[in-house]
Amino acid sequence: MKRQERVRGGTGRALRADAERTEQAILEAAERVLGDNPAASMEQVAEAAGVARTTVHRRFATRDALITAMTARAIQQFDAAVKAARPDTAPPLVALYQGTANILRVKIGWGFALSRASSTDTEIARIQADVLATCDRLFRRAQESGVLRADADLAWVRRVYYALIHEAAAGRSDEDDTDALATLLVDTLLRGFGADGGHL
Amino acid sequence: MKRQERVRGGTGRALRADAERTEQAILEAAERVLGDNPAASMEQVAEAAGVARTTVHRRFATRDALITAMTARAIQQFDAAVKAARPDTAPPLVALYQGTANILRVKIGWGFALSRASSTDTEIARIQADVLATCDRLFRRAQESGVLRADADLAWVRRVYYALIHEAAAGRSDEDDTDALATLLVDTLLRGFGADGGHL
DNA sequence: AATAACTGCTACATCAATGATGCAACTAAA
DNA sequence: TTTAGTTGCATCATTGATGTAGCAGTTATT
Repeated sequence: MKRQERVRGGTGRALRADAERTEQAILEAAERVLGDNPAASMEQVAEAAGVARTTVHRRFATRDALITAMTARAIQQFDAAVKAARPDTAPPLVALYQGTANILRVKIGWGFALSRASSTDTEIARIQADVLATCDRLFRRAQESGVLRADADLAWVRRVYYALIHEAAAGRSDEDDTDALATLLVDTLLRGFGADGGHL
Repeated sequence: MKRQERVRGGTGRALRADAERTEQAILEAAERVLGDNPAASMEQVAEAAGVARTTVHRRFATRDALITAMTARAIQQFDAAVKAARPDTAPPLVALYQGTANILRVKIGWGFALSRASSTDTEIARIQADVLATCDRLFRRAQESGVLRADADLAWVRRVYYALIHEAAAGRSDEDDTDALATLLVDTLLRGFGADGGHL
């Protein structure tokens, strides 16, 4: 234990500072390029990252490994975004607005990586399931506290919520006002677009 | 003009009856296979269609041609589904429910083909733009007649609507009750999930 | 029954993506 | 200033997808 070992989250051994920067650049470039065209080649990714193609392969043995690494990084940030909203303790409505804003930021930056649901990686699947469960708990609390109607099907609510997140993040303009977007999204989820006296 | 010429919508010359069936089988198989995995090979499509790979290439010279043909067929059905709801003449709310049910049926059957927005084909783009405009007109009428709130951003409404269609169709179980699903979808769009006295 | 169309099969050619290696030059870290 | 890690480049092997062509057998159409 004499030499300091920088621990890296499961991905592998310690890296030199410049290598770490390179890896970061590759992951971000991959998100941009693959987000635009999921069938893009490793070469295009490398070019966007400003490195040689072989360097990409040095860091990520296979294309799958690269995508898995992207997903891992993204899902961790996603998890953090959810937890930061205190979904189990804060008032449901507050947690919903706050969490949505946090999630949107992550989703805008890692849209492609997060769209890859099916992963062979156990750790990723674990976090994913965890986030899902947390989300469901929040919606249940929201329903019990009267924020959501009692007759709302929570499974459908969650699907609609995810769909709205996806759609909102798709119409991104980077530093668009995320908070305003989150407000719009949650308002849509809760009120819809119909006139109040419409057809009750 | 002595021999009868079966006219085919732009794709090419007249086909013999069995060839027509084969073409249909290929298109449907392609939808199933590519819907499950967009990167699937022509071979997998051929196998699913129950024909040899070369036969697929005989009908559709390139992969692009196949996908374009799928999109063309799908967008036409989509267009018909929209028009059948009389979006410009029926009461907005009626047209909305009816149109949604129609669209869902098409979207469930041609989910992949309809997700290919960017097409080089001019005719496809035309129909697509036409449907979009029709949809916007319907929403405008809905707003003017008080079905939608006056302060609703119609561009956002349309995006949400499409997102809901997409999501609802994704959780398909083929002959799930489409009408019930459409009702659920439109109710969601109009009312959301919040309790009525929530935060007005 | 005659004709023309269609299909499966086999074979071939091509091309792009992938992934691995070795080496010389460079750079962070001790 | 060593030392060890990192990168670009050039090279090569492999693989899988794509697309073409011809032939023999089958099937729709007349």
